[in-house]
Amino acid sequence: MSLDEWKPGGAGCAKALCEECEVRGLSVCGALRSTELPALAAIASGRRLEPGQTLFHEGDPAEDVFTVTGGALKLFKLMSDGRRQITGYLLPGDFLGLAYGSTYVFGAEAISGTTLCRFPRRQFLRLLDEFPALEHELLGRASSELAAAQEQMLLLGRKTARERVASFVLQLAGRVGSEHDASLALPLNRTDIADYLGLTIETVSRTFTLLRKEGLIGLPDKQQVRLLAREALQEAAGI
Amino acid sequence: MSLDEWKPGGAGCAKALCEECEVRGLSVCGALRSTELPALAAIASGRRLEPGQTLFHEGDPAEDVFTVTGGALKLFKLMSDGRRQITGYLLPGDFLGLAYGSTYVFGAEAISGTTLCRFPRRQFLRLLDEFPALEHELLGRASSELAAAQEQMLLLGRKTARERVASFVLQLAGRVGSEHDASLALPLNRTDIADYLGLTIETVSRTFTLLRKEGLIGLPDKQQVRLLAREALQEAAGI
DNA sequence: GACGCTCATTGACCCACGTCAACCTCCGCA
DNA sequence: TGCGGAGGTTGACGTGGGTCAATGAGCGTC
Repeated sequence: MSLDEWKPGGAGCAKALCEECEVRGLSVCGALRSTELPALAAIASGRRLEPGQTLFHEGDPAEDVFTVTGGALKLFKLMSDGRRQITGYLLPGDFLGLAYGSTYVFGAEAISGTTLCRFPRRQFLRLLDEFPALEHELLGRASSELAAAQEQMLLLGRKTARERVASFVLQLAGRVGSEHDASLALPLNRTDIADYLGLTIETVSRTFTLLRKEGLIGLPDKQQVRLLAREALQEAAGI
Repeated sequence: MSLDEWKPGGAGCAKALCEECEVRGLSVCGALRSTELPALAAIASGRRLEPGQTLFHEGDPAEDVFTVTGGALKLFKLMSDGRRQITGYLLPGDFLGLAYGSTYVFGAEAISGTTLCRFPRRQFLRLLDEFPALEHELLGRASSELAAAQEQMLLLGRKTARERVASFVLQLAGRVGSEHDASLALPLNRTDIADYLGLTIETVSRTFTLLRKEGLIGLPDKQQVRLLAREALQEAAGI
């Protein structure tokens, strides 16, 4: 990933110096007042990633932090024999790259076409000193990520396949904010869902089919789910 | 848990107004200069928990944050049918209670006799505004907790029983800082280890025995492990 | 419009780990 | 010195989900 792929005002970021960025309200940048935004815009650059493209690998030096402005990313850890655990996925407004030491402790890869806003880590950290509201916002996000991580540990350590898939659908609905009975776009394909839920692709497929046959979900196509019975799904998720 | 069980300068905290606290260097409080400590001491109170005693339940209003000054605590999530996932354990110097919303998202229970220093959450948050270094320290801790959580997700989602137990022993050695070939005190009993690793108590027991027969660990007694072959154990942990 | 590719589904079989149960060890207590 | 309870170990067996393999559905392309 060469530096010059990132352009100030490039795809995904720094539109009119952050002022007009459409995900500002969703992102950490929303913690800053308009008068403070130029300081952020000054160190921002944007980029687009194509589906499947890698943003960074686990172990790469952690030189940048990012805000997702469009699309979706998955975060994952790999074992040497290829086993993979997806530890999370990011949607527009999400922040990426907290000071996990000097190297990234997971890899990040675009799922769909994705636009990002990049900030050099050192300069971003300096901004945290200048704007405590930004650091406060980050701490809040880190806390809720931790809560989500613990929920995921419960899922991975103790839930059955049916409970995992039901939980996943409900979590997704909560994240993208579904209206009643609306279809949800699945940000992950079956392989990724399997690696996120600690299952195999076959088990994910079988379990989707099971929940469909039980009438809890609809599967209009491979990339969509429909919540048909939220209560029953919550029951199935193991509450 | 009634308020008056917590005493300013009581067991576990606020010794000589934090100045002489023996875990200060290990804890978030170490981020403050001596001149700033009194502000912290002013809102601190201490308490001792007996083994098995509950600090708070999942769902309780999150009114306090804590520093562990002695002993050990486990954090866990429960399902309605009793299945349990231990999401972490805390040792002296660890911080507990980040702003996970208005209620605790996990339960916390003393493993051994445990001493804690308590800070009312609202007042503690006010201190964060006053001392950015404290907030910065918390963000750093939250980041490394997140990294640990992701490692645990990989363990729970993708590792075999043997890999999980080997990983656990190595992680423990890293946490308590073992000398070569020294015995480690296990902070968790078999039931807790099982709930931490997403296994059953029988599988944990069998796997300890397996690793012992393979010569990777020694088991001098039920509460200790000895690393006999660190390299081989790392291999077994799945790297 | 048929070929080839990717992704998903489905079926048959297998195995790592869970379940159930017996037993052992340690320790406090009488 | 024996009893009882808690925690741990071990064995026999069962099963949820993994593995392997075939098939299907969608889609780009020549």
